[in-house]
Amino acid sequence: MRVLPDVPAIDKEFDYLIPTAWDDDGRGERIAVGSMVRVPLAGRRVAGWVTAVDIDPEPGVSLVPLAKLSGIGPSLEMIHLADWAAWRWAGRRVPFLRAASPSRMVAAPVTAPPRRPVPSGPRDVFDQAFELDSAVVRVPPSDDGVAVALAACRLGDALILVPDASRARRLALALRRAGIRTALAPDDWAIAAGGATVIGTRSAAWMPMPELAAVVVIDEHDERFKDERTPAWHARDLAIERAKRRGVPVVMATPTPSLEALREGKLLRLERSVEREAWPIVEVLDRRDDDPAKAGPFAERLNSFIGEGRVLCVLNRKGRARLLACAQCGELVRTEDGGRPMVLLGDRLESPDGSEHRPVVCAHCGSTTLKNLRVGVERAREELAAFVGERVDEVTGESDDLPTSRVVIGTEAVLHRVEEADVIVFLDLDQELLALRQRAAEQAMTMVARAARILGMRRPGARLVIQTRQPDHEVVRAVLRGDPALVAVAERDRRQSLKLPPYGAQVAVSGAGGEAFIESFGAVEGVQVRGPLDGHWLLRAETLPPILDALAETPRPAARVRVEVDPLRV
DNA sequence: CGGACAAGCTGA
DNA sequence: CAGCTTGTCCGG
Repeated sequence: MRVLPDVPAIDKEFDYLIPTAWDDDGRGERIAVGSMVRVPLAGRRVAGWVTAVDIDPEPGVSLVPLAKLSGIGPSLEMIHLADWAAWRWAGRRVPFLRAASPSRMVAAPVTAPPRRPVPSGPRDVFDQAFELDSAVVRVPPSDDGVAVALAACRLGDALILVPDASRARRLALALRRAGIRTALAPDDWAIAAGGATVIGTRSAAWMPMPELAAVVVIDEHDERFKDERTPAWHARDLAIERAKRRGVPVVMATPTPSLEALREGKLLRLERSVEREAWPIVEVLDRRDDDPAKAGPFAERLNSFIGEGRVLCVLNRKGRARLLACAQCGELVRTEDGGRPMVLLGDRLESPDGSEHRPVVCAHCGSTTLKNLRVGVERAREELAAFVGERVDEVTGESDDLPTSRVVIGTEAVLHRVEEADVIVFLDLDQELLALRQRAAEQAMTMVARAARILGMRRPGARLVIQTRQPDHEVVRAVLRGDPALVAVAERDRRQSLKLPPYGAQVAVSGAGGEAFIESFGAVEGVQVRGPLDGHWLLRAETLPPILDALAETPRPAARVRVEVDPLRV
């Protein structure tokens, strides 16, 4: 019996004997590849997964018996998928096998009742999509995903991934109403193991699916599909691999397809007029018209849009001020080490990483009068409340309460907290468009699409308002025309010429052990190593396999290393 | 990971 | 040189 212990740092298999007593009570027969067991290891008992049975033990080692049969675990198929994932995201197998295992021990699958046929209407674009190996369907921003999920279920048990848990619950409810046996990940592991349609967030990609017939990724562009912990794996890419290995179709549905998805599957669109009607009416307030010396966070024309209905204002900067200068000497307010601009939070100055604080004073001349060059949400809220003459609530990632005022201001978080609105204003879209990130345009586009989802289908009272100095930017034009392809095409050309993902490979290495790791990685044919920059290294190559093969061979130093394949924020 | 054991440091 | 910390190795 070969066992991989559930200890991430070990990543090595050990051989054990089946206790003789197990032959009589049936446990000997139940134990199989994927079984979850406890084994003695170096004087303690640890959990582990059976990875092979009927093993010829290596000569010279005396085997000890297993300690316990705990329950059923991932199938051989999922163990192989975990092996692949460990290579694809330069991680160890243990975290993936944990993801593929039930959270509480399961003795046996919950057996499925006979399957009932799923109701079908006229053949739609989704049915068409499932006839291909892989497809991307560009849907309206407000699409709820029920149609694509039902189309998948007509083929049999479907694996349906969504970016957030509340969406998963809603969709599961809709499918259960349609009479579909549905397992919600990760809790319904035992039901899934008996054969069911599975719905969930990224963890669902690892659920057991003995009768998998189709894979669906809803809002595939959403960055929440990527785990921010190490290993930083991507549920969409894992689901695609899983579908390929099983030979079942995968369909991705999103209003703003990523280049990764477009490279993977054929793009299917709705009729142009239908898609256009799905995007709200857009007003662009060109801030180049405003006097830069006097311009605050609000364009003059803004007041004609925020007089009635629910209004959300988005400003992706926390605090009162993100850029301050001394009113006396004009010097920028920076940290002691000289580099970074400090931020005004409450009544104190703070460095961007939070490590440095000081009272409001200019380090250069000692003046306490500072000028706010770029306001943050806190300050903008005060000005907005004065502007509209009523209470304005503020929402950031840290706020707990839901806002109740008619007019609300917040960072991007406001688009995740509020479900309905009549007007959504991007106070400074330029900040997103000009951000020094490879995916800035794509990320700005998905943020605006999120706003479009909240506003719903095109209706007279709803407005998406964009304040910008770049009215000709492809993101602004794409939203105006309700045509996300404008951004995709511009991004594709740019990334192809710069050989950025998905037309090139990137791996970020950081952490205390980063330097040692890079050193033992050494020089690899076709791989460039850049860095260190702020303790980060970046590996680049034309394709992933040479980097991934070399990473798999590189020994890990004792200190922690974070290896991120295809980082989203570079 | 965590126990075992070795090598280095401290204080009397 | 005991007693303790720190480092390195390895597990069936």
